[in-house]
Order: sequence, then C-alpha cells, then structure tokens
Amino acid sequence: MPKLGMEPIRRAALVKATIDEIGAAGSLDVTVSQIAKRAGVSSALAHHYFGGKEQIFLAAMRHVLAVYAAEVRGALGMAQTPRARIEAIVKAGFGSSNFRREVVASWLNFYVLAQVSDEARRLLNVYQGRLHSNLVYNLRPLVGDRSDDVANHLGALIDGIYLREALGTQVPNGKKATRQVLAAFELELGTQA
Amino acid sequence: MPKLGMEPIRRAALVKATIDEIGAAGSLDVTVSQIAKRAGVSSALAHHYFGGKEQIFLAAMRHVLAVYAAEVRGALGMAQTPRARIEAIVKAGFGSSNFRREVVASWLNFYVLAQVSDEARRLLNVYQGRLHSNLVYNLRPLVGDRSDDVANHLGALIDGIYLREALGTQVPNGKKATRQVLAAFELELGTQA
Amino acid sequence: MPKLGMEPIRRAALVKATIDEIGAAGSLDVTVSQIAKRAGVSSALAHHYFGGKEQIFLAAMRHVLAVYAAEVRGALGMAQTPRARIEAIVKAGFGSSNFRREVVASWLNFYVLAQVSDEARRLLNVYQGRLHSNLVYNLRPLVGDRSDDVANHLGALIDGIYLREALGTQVPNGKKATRQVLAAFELELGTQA
Amino acid sequence: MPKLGMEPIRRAALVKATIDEIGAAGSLDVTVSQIAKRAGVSSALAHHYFGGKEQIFLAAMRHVLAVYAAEVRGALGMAQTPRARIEAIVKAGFGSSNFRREVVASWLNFYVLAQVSDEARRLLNVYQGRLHSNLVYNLRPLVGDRSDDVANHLGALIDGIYLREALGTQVPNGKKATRQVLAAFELELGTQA
DNA sequence: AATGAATGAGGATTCATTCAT
DNA sequence: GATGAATGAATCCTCATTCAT
Repeated sequence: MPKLGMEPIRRAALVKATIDEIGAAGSLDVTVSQIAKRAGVSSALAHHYFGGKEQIFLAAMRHVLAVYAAEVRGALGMAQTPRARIEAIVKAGFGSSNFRREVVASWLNFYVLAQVSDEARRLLNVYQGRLHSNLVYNLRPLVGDRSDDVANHLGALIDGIYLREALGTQVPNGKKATRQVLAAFELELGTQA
Repeated sequence: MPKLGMEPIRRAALVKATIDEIGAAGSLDVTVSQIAKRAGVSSALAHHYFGGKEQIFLAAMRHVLAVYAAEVRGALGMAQTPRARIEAIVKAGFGSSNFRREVVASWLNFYVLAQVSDEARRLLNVYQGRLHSNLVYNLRPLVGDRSDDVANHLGALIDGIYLREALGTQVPNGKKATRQVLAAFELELGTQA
Repeated sequence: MPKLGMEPIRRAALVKATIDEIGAAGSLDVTVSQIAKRAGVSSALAHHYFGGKEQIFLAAMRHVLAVYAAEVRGALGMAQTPRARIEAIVKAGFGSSNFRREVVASWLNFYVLAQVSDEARRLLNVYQGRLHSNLVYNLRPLVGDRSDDVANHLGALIDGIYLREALGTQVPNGKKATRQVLAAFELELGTQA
Repeated sequence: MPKLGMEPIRRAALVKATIDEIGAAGSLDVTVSQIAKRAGVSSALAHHYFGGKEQIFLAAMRHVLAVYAAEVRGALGMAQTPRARIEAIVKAGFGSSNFRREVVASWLNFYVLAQVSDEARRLLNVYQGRLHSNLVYNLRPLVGDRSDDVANHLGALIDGIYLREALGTQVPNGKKATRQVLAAFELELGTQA
C-alpha cells in the first residue's frame, strides 16, 4: 500500500541498513541486495532513491559523521569552562556508541574509501577540521599560541587510541582511552606553569 | 619451459604485485587476475601457490609488516642510547617509504581486514606488541615505571599522526610527523625532572 | 489538477516523444520512462493510455506512415498530369523531412519490427500497397500493361535509394535521390516510343 | 576436458549462434546467455572471448558480410563476360541463402546498428563500396561513362527489391527478384544503341 | 611448473509493469 | 486523470576457482 512522502523514510531506513550491514561484514563488501533486504525494500528501490552503490555508502558516511558531530555538540553544550569542553570532546569520542561494531567498521572503511573517493575524503576532512577548530578554540585560553600544536597532538592521539581500542584483542575501554588522552592534555597544560 | 626453484620467485612476485595492486585500487577490491597479470603469471598459478585470495592478502600483509619491522630493526641497530633508539623508532615509522601509496593502502586495508580475519588481527597485534615492547624497553631507563603508559601514548600517537598524514589533503610530511611525536616524548621526559 | 479531454493531447505527445526518442537512440531500445519524461508525463500514464510498450511503438509507426501518406496526398493534389503525379510521389518520398534522424530511425526500426509483429508488417504492407496503387494508376496512361512492373521497379528503387542515402557517410541528398529515380522513370518511358 | 586452441572454435560457434539467435528473435534483442547457450558454452565464456555484447554483434555482422562477399566472388569466378558478371552479382544477392530468416534479420538489424555504431556503419559502407566497384568495373565496357550512374541504379534496386521480398507477405522469390533487376539492366543497355 | 579453458555463482543495474491513492 | 511508490525479473558482466594437459 504505497503512501506519499515515503522517500525520506526509505532513505533513512536504507542508510541505517547500510551501516548495520557494513558492521556485520566488517567491510564495504556488502551487496545492495543485502542492504535493501535489511531495510525491507527491494534493491531496485535502493537504486531508485540513491542512484547507485557509492552514493549509498556516502550517505551512510554522512550519517555516521553527523551522529558523531551531534554527540560532540551535545557534550559541548553542557560544559562551562574551556577545560571542561576539551574533556567533553574527548569523552564524546570514546563513548560506548562509538565502539559499536558497526560504527567501528564504518570509520575504518571510510578511511579506506577516502583514499579513492574525493567526496569521501572531503567529508572526512570536514569532520577533522571541525574537531580541530573546536579544540583550538577551547585550548587558546589555556595554552595560548600553542593551541594549534596541542590540538594536533590531542586530535591525532584520539584517532590513534581509538584505532587501538577498536582493533585490540580486548573489549574497548572508553574510560581508559579518555584517561590516556586527558593525561596527555594535562602534560601539555603542565608546561605552561 | 618451467624452471626449478621458481616457487620463491613467483611467490615474491605475487606478493609484490598484490601490494601494488592494492595501492592502485586503494582497497582490497582487486582481482586475482589483475594481481597475476601484474606478476606476469596466470591466475591459476596464484591459486596454486597460495591456495586462495585471502591467503594472498595475508601473505602481502605479512610482507608489509616484515618490511616495517626490518626498517625499525635497522634503525635501532645504529642507535646507541635509549633516547636515540626511541627517536629511531619514530623516524622509521614516518620514513617516506611508509607513505607510498601502496603502503598506506595496505595499512588501511589491513585494519579493515583485522576486524574480520583472525589471522589478520593476530598479525596486527604481533606488530603492535613488538613496537610496544621496543618502546617500553628503551623508555624504562628514562621514565621508569611510567614506561608502559608513555609507550602507549607514543605508540597511539604514531598511529594517529600516520593516519592523518596519509589521508590529509596535503602531501604527507614525515619530518613534521616525527617532530610532533618527539615533542610529545620530550613532554613526557620533562615531567621526570 | 487534471483537465478534461486531455487524452488526445497526451497520446499525441507520447507518440511524438516516442518517435523522437527512437531517433535519439537509433533503435527501439528506448524505455517507457524516457518516452514519458520527454512527453512530460509519468510512465504509468503511458501505460494507462496505450496498454504497453509494443502498442506505443505501433502507434508511433502508424503516425509516421500517416504523415508520409499525407505528404504524398498533398503532393498529388497539386499535380495535374500522370507524369507530374509520378514525379510528385517520388519527390515526396525524398523530402528533407523524411531524412530527419528520427524519421530514418523509425523506418529502419519498423522494418525490423515488421519481421516479428504481425500488426507492424500489416501496416507496412498497407503503406506499400497504397504507394504501389498510386504508381500503377498513374503509370497506366504512360506505359499501359507494363505499369505494374514499372511501379515495382520505381517503388523498390525509391526504397533502395532511401536506404543508401540514409545510411551513407554523406548528408542525405534528396534532390540527387529524386533525380536518380526519375532517370529510371524516363528510361522506362523511353522504351515506349 | 579442456583442449588447447579452442578459441577459434568457440568464436565461430558463438558467431553462428548469434546469427541464429538474431534470426529467431528478428531483432538484436537477444541476450548473451541465449547466444551462449545455443553455442553450448557459458555466457562468461562469450564475454571472455569477445569482451562484450556489441563486439559479438559486430563479429556476427562481419561474418554475414564475409559470407555474402564470398558468394559474390564465387559467382564472379565462373562468369566470363562483363555481362555475365553483372548477372552473377545480381543472382548471388538473391540466392536462397540470403533469404533465410536469420540472414534477413541480420541485414535489417545491421542497418539499424549502422545508425549508431561507427564500426557497423563502416562495415556496411565497405560492403556497399565493394559491390559498387564490382558493378562499375564490369559496366564500363557496356555503358562507358554512365557506368557509375548505372551501378548506383542497379545497386540501389538490388537493396530495395531485397527489402520488399524479405518483408513481403509472400515467400521471397529470388528468381523474380533477379529478373526485375536484370530488366532494369537491359533497359540501361538499350539506351546505348 | 604452468596455463588456457571453462564455469557457477553472484552483483550492480535497468525496466516494464502494477497499484493505491 | 495522473502519479509516486514499488518490485520481480532480467541482463550484462565479473571473478574466484577448478581442471585437464
């Protein structure tokens, strides 16, 4: 029983299904049919709405990045001091939702996609740029001129620790990850005195 | 006219071809035929020697990790002090050979593979463990008890910076990357005083 | 906001769009969606009006034949003598409108369709029969008993020359084509003397 | 049980199957799978040897044209005088083999293909050029300067009559077709006197 | 040791057609 | 009267893999 205005609903369902399917496979080796079936529609419809497989992936990537950005924004909103905001950004990155199978898989595969797809690389750089800006802005009152360098340090450290936690043999430990980054942060602050 | 003792030569050629092909594609979406053609043999031979596609990938992964390990070993051999050895390890990771298209592609794709393939994850953990040991061992004289934490800090930072350089919009800059990690190292040393 | 009496307008638009689309593709490999989009309606409507793809094609074929028949009729109306009427028929066949991309494509594809579709073959034979009758009728005063043979000669020659002009490497030249057929006509007349 | 040197055998079988399949369908709406099945191989093999559907069609077209050319050559070889050679060319064109379902279908569809595919148009023009040369050459001793015009007349007439016989309601009649063209030939000769 | 031959399984994509609104 | 929604069935093409030689 076809209704009107189904498009946004279907698109959302397909994006969700794509992320889940990538999570289940661990890679982008996912067929449009699998995605469509998980979303409860035909593969033809997926093509109808997105135009092709690559665009489905990009939509999924956009979604993951948007969710992450929203989490960071939410965390920032509650923090009052620069220092608290830095901590909020770090914590947000290591929230348990970011260690869910499908989110990890999405990130890793987006890294791969970014090598080849201009649009994917662009999206990734936008996200990294925003994170960097946030850090720089809040670091300025604390470390002044060094805020750019420190932001690079913390930003890269977040990525590196995320990678290790995500691919380690043990269950990812967000708390420990957060602690590690904040320790580096304290270190940088200590040099100010 | 088949020669004797061709096996190791063929295997090496196929591994090399696999890495190059992954580099050219940016992903593991490479066909055995492409690999075989690049190696100058038939695809049937590739199967004959490796048994299947996954095993070809694992052999390639082993090769990349081995080359990296050799570079580190080589760099360590020339360094006399713990501090020099730490620096050598960092520098080795950011040598220009590690930023070659195909090496970057290999690493990123091995991360992806590691989610799914037990053998791949094992290989990755072995490499990370060895790197960690090296760091811990050489950090001990410098930071004592904290050597494990510091090694985690530096190890993750190396990975994170590598990722950002590899996927940035600019040409990767190994010198800058090295400087960034060593700055963090100095920071950690500074706390000793 | 549907209007009343839209049906004939829609049908005409769809027939026109079909012919144009066949012209653009050069073949019957055109989708109902393409046709419908060109006509500015939904593909569902095209089905609604015509019942299916084949019927859309047949309607287009009928249209092309009807236009051609009308051109011939128009030309005949102005000619006063049998000889002038023969010339008019020939000229009408090689008018520039008949060498438009989409008209050529229509004819060639109708030949193909005529092998398979009974209705298409019937339409084609009706057209050929009418042309033949016209020729025979007007040839009678000029060549008497031989009018049937001469009509076959001229009719086939028209088709053959049309084919060659339409598919040649050069831009079709209706004047030259006309001259060639009329030369054959004169030849046939000459034998009377 | 794979043998060596199968390629030419498979190619020939696939070309034959293509022509037959086009004949059965009456159009180029034939799937690679149908063709392959008729040739007794997998569709994958068809792609392997030809690269794609269009190339299969072109190979089939080349074959049909080559067969026709061979028939003309054969007929020409036995004729001693220019006049006999003209007659041989005409007769060859209307031999019963050329009215076989699949040959007719091939020709009609190649006309269609020639509008779109450069290679197809080229092939068709080569064939027409060769026919024309043959006619011109043998007409020269008979009609002198007019040989080019007469060749055009006869060539186009052959095509036109072929078309009408092939698409008529009655069984094609090669004898009658031949007679018709030769009558036009006599007409042209008569003007010489 | 090495390969040409061959294929089954699948995968992205297209499309005519249907249907509820 | 008209359409957006939806799909089943195909179609081209690819590819890992097998096998006889």
